[in-house]
This record gives sequence, C-alpha cells and structure tokens, in this order.
Amino acid sequence: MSKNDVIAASPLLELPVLDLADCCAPIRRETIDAEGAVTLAEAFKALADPVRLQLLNLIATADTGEACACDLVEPVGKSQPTVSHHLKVLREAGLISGEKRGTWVWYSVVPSRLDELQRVLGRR
Amino acid sequence: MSKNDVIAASPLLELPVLDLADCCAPIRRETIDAEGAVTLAEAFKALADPVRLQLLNLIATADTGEACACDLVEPVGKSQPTVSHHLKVLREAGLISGEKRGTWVWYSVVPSRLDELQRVLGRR
DNA sequence: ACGGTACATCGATGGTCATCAATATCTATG
DNA sequence: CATAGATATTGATGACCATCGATGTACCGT
Repeated sequence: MSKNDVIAASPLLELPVLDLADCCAPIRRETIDAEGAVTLAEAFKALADPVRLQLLNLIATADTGEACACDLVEPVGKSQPTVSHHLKVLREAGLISGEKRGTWVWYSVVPSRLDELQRVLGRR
Repeated sequence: MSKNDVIAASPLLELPVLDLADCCAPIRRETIDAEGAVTLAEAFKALADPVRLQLLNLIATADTGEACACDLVEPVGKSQPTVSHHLKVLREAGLISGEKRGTWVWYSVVPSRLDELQRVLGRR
C-alpha cells in the first residue's frame, strides 16, 4: 500500500485559535493593547523558527496543496520527533491543519491565517 | 529645554540588515532554502514578543511618524533597560531607526522593512 | 564644574525552547 | 496475533532570552 492511495480521512483534532481579526488591526494604523500584543506575538512566534518556516514552505508549495509528514523529515535535516514537534506548533498556531489518512498524516496550510498575519503587517 | 525643540540630529549607528528581497520570495509561492529560512526567522523573531510589538505599534502610530524613547517606557509597563533592550532588537532587525537629538532619541519605523515581511507572507 | 536627566550597557537570574533518544500509539499487512 | 512502519509523546539537556538593578555615558541647564 502506498501513501498516495485514496483512504478514508479522519481530521486531526483542531485546536481553537484566537481570531486575529477580532484582536488586531494593522499595527501601523491602529493602536493595539497589551492583550492584543500577546496574541499577535504568539502568532509570530510560530514563524520565528527556520525549521518551521521551511516546513510551512514545503507544505504551501506542494503541488497538491498538501504534504505527507513522511516527506518533511529529510528536507529539513532534523530528527522525526523534532519535525513532529514543529508541526504541532504550527498546528496550534492555526497556520496548518493535519488530516490522518491511514498510516500517514497529510498537512496543508490554512490560507486565511496567513492572510490575517499579512494584513496586520500592512500599512492599512 | 523641551524634548520637542528643534535640535541638530545625529543618526544612531545603523546596522546592516540582510535584504529580504534578495533572499525570500513569498513562502507560499517559491521554495526557500535553509539559509533563507534562517534569515527570515530572524526577522520574525523580532516581531515575536509582545513588548516589541507594542513598541513598534506606538512608534508607527505616532502622529509625527516618530516617537521619543522617553515616551515609550510607561505605556509598555517595563523597566527602562528592558525597553532599551527591545528597541535595540527592533533596530538590529531593521524594523526601526533611531536618531539622537540632544538628550533624546527619536525612533521611527522603516516602512520598507515591514513591507518586505508583508510580501513574504503574501499568496504571491 | 556640578547636578540632573535620558539612554545604553553590564551582570545575574529565572524561564522558555529546540533538540534528540527512547518509548508509546496507531495502522496496515502477512 | 505478530510484525513493521508512521507519527506522536515523554524526559532530559543545553542554549537562548526577557527582565531588572546597578552602573556607565552623553548631554544640558545652572
């Protein structure tokens, strides 16, 4: 059996993520309070690691829109537990979502989440 | 003498910052390598702290486009050395620039730097 | 020159995090 | 059921970092 066969999917537990639209206007335009700054900092923390950026990039640029976790270990040059840890951080940050299909887990980006972060950095 | 008087300006030492345009296409569009990921992660690290986000926000939304360091300590509720430390991190990340005028130091954002980060998060 | 104010630097400390080996859990296959 | 492979979790460790008090440095008004 190959990882590319079609199998019934069971979504991974998705964690509730604070909506940035509720908390944060563009930081160059409107004032943010201490709580909003904490929420926003948590989102950027997920991007503040080279391995996670590579993983996000690998998933986002996968031609099918999703990537098998099994194909992410070798490219980033870290151990399997380390990669699994970083994927969890990205998932908890709402940047990616995972779906278990048989033995394998397929990850895809959550475009709206990246859109929100992009908007926060914008001029208005 | 008031901090708002016009005084001869001497720019703070500006540190050379790696140009993101040279390293990083939109991560949702093109593949990035390990080096690019490190460079990009360093940029996001500067944003991954609530105090720094508040400082950046205070400076960016100042009506004159710049803010005196003396007006940044109280709003973020941290000690003066801590605020000075965070301003240095933001400066080293190329996100803000500082100019010493007499006793005071005035900070302003570097719009192009934030524009670059925004572009990297974009869909294309 | 002196005293005061603004800002930066230093040194110490407690907390957070990236990493990996070992282990556990789940799933498919024989 | 036993085995093998894929992924997640655990526990330990070393590195990094946010924070602050103390101190240093630069500038200004008297």
